[in-house]
Amino acid sequence: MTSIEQYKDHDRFLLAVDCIIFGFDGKNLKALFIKRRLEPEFGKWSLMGGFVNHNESVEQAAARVLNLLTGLDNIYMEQIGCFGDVDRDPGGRVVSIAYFALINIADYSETLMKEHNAKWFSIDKIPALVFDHKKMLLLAKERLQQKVANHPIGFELLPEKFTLRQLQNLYEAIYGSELDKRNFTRKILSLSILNKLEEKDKESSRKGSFYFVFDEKKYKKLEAEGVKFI
Amino acid sequence: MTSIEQYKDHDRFLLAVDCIIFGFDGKNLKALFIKRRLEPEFGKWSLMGGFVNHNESVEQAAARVLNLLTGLDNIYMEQIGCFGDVDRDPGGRVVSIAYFALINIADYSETLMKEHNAKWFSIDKIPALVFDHKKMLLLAKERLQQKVANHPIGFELLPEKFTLRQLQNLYEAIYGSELDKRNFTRKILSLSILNKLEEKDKESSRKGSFYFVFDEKKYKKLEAEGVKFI
DNA sequence: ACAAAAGTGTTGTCTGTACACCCATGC
DNA sequence: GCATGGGTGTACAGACAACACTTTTGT
Repeated sequence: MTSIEQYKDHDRFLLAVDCIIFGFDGKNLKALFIKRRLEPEFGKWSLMGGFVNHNESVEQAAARVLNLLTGLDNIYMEQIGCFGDVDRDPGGRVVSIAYFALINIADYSETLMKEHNAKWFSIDKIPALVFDHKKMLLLAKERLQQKVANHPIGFELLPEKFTLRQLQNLYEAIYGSELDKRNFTRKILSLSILNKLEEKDKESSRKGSFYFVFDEKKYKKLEAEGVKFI
Repeated sequence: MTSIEQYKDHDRFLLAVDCIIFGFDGKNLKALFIKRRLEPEFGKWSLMGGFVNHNESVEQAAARVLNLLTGLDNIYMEQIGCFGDVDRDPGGRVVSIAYFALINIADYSETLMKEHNAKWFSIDKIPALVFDHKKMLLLAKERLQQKVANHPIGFELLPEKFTLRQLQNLYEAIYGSELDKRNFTRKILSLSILNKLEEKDKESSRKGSFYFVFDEKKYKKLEAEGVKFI
């Protein structure tokens, strides 16, 4: 790909993508970090990232990077923004586009995780991070909170079937605050976007609690009207 | 600035910024476009944009571009996101960061506007735009609507002193829907972030209507609690 | 029988919304 | 005196928040 005359004279930049990968272990919201294997900041905790290539869109680059670490395709992913301070990376002028991603924490590839020295951290116990990655993480968390209040993306963090308690735990973890069980149940069921299964989860209690699944079709019908989840 | 060894091998990109500049004429929400003077798409309507230079941050580049067209400094500005499709610009691989900006429509420099062939368009009468600029505009409008519902940035679009009617017209223009005058007045005054002046605007009616000014100090006190404007 | 989590209703408060009339003034 | 926009209050409905006890079942 070459640029035409008028574009020739301008500066060119290294472009990176950095991914904030969120997961949920049933109790805490977690984010995935890797031990950096590049100078500068070798050995420090960092977001998973990579450089954008000429033959791919920025979004494709983010999807590629996500796949590289998790082995997963079709991950839910959302752009957070561009981080373009001159000195953000002491290794050179790199402009980075941050994305956040939501995965079912049970799905990632153990092998790949080990290969990359990756580790999950609870969202309130984040280690020191390189460059401006802390800023990216905080912005990602904010965006997640906003988004999850009006869109059914929380389900991306859960297994296919889940109990109402698990769903409530998830929202509590994302917002860092407790919710009333009765109010939560009433509200989420009133949306009619969950289907109750006959099957019960017997792990969490003697009585057992019913599994639910998210019904995308029912949701689509509501979507236009602007659903409030929380 | 040079990159260290590990960064060397990666592709480099032209980086642009594109600015959606919003204004308000008392009746309609407007956006500013220029007649493009570069190939490709010479002579078509386009957002004001420019290339990022090595010695400036992406944000600084946006501020520079905004100043170039309006003559203004310290413009309210917010990043919308990165547009990085491979073929978004037929002139070459250019990744663009879009920003929206809010200005008091009375403030811009006529001279600079003419120099750049710039023109205001009502938000519901937007001409065909080059590249993905329409997408940028739509996203900008959405973000503006979201932001203005919870943050006092609408005032950036108004003169220092304004009437409640003007403020209501602004919100109506941003949302493209009508509001009830009594409910609007009650709500906005209940926030106690406006100071009523003694002076009246006599332009719009025989009776005249009181001017108000936004009180940033009072707002700052509320901010933490999360204000809802609309 | 008991421990542990699941499941379920009611009430008061607040917020949002719908709606109509008098006021002040310049002409 | 009349036309024009400015300014103001009330009542109803829906949403939200607070709150505690019974059910099931494995041990």
